[in-house]
Amino acid sequence: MARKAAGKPPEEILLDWKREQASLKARVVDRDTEAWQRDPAFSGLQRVGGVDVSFVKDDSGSACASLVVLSYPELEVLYEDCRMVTLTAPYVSGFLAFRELPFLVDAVQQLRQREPRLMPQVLFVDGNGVLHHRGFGVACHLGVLTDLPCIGVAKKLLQVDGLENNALHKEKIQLLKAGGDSFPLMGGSGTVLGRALRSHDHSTKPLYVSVGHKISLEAAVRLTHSCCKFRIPEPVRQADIRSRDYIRRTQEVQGVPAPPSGRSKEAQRPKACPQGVSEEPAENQNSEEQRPETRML
DNA sequence: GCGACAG
DNA sequence: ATCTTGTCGC
Repeated sequence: MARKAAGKPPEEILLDWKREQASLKARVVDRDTEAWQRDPAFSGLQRVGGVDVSFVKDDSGSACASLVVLSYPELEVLYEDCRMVTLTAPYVSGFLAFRELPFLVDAVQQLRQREPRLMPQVLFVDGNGVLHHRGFGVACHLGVLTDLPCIGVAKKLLQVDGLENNALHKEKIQLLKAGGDSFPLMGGSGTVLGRALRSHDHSTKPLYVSVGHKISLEAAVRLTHSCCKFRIPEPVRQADIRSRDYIRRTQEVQGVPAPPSGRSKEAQRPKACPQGVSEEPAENQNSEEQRPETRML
């Protein structure tokens, strides 16, 4: 029904993408720009957002993009937007943004237009920020295109610029004893690209936090820890849970036998939700043509 | 041929 | 990302 995004892009496309990244990279602000970011208790921070994209098992072209907004510090879901999308680009390490970002940018723009009061003051992104092959990961990309503070949170270390998940690295992880403990990730050039963070007391595997846009690494790490009820920061975790649940419900409606779901009780209803799941695809789902490239001026 | 490989 | 059951612990 929706096949695309297969194979690896031609070298010419990759060069275009690299030029795009190099160009937008100049706009990244890797320091605190908001008052709440320097406040010890983050007072003034009221809404944190999270984005994620989940995939349909046997269809490399279909996915669900989600944007959620949570209250801070309560971390209760205030807004949820899940939408089925058709992926154009394949996954290529180092170019994640060109696969997932167009839909997330659209979601942010829709929120900005329809519910500006719910706009998050910071966005947690599933993936890296400046901890990237060319210093411009998906979190930076989303930050620059939306002008929102963004934090990159990766579940695995991207082995770039000399960083390696080797014995020494694992030793450092062993030294992280309590939630909030972290150590710097130094690139070959001597620059700190991010920090490995033990997100809470009962989590052994660290998170790799890096600056996306308009926030310092120190504030990003501190806020990430502050948003972790479990290993994954609640905004991203909720976006993940809800996008996967949306796919599951969509599959059911279309007659696909329900897989032995372990849990889906986590998704309670938010105060605001653009649309629900209906068998009839929303009429205006494609009213706006899909952009092949990620732009927004 | 071998190792790497965010999601 | 997704494929997957039980299991150990609070």
